[in-house]
Amino acid sequence: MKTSANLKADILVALAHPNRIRIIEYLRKDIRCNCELAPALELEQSNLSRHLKILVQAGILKSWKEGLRVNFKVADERIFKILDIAMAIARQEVEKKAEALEEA
Amino acid sequence: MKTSANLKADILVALAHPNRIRIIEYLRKDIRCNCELAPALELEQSNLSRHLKILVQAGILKSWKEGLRVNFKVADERIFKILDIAMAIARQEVEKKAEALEEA
DNA sequence: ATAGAATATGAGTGTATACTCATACAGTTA
DNA sequence: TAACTGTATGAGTATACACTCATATTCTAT
Repeated sequence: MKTSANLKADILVALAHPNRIRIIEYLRKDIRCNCELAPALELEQSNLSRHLKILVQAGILKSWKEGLRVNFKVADERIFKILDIAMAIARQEVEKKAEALEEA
Repeated sequence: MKTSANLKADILVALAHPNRIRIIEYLRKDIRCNCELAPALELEQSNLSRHLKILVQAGILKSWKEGLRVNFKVADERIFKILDIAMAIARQEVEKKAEALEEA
């Protein structure tokens, strides 16, 4: 049995990579296939495929086949809320460090 | 200059570890010192110290000295919102997988 | 100044992760 | 069936991370 901290970590570890965040942001409005994501995000095909697998396994993305293609969409809109909060906190951090530099 | 995905990842990477999540949850209501956290979370002292450093550097925790001790508190309450959403998504995933097992 | 308590850090180890290249697999079309 | 497109995966490599032990540092109190 996994602890609650482990369950949360599973989601956050899956999320916590710049390229996986870019993938999710790119899916903010649309459903996309692997073949569209690769050139748009400039990721090598097998590398992208593995990132997508991680996101699907974590339950962050849903995927389904359509002929040759595999389509993806975000499974739970709340994931964007996580990204938005992370951005807000990061921005504050950046400002704080900029101020610290000015004082020095 | 860091990209927005990198800024978000900095926060999420810092957050995405079971023991660091436990630390933050333990600070949900109170301000605590290192010396209190170590026995409560059963973490070795130097290991805990490094986890706390990661959280402070990311701007997730604030710390200040009080005599020999170093106290910690959560810098931005919104971090709890991230953890709550992660928990909700993880719980859904667990249920989905349990259902899949029943069907089989 | 010395002893002691709380925290930080250097160094070493084992493991996980991201990445790439080559190749396999799946599904489509001629 | 063969050729082709899109996706997945095995294998190898380089790097990052978590952890521990021993030691250093910082501050307090005698």
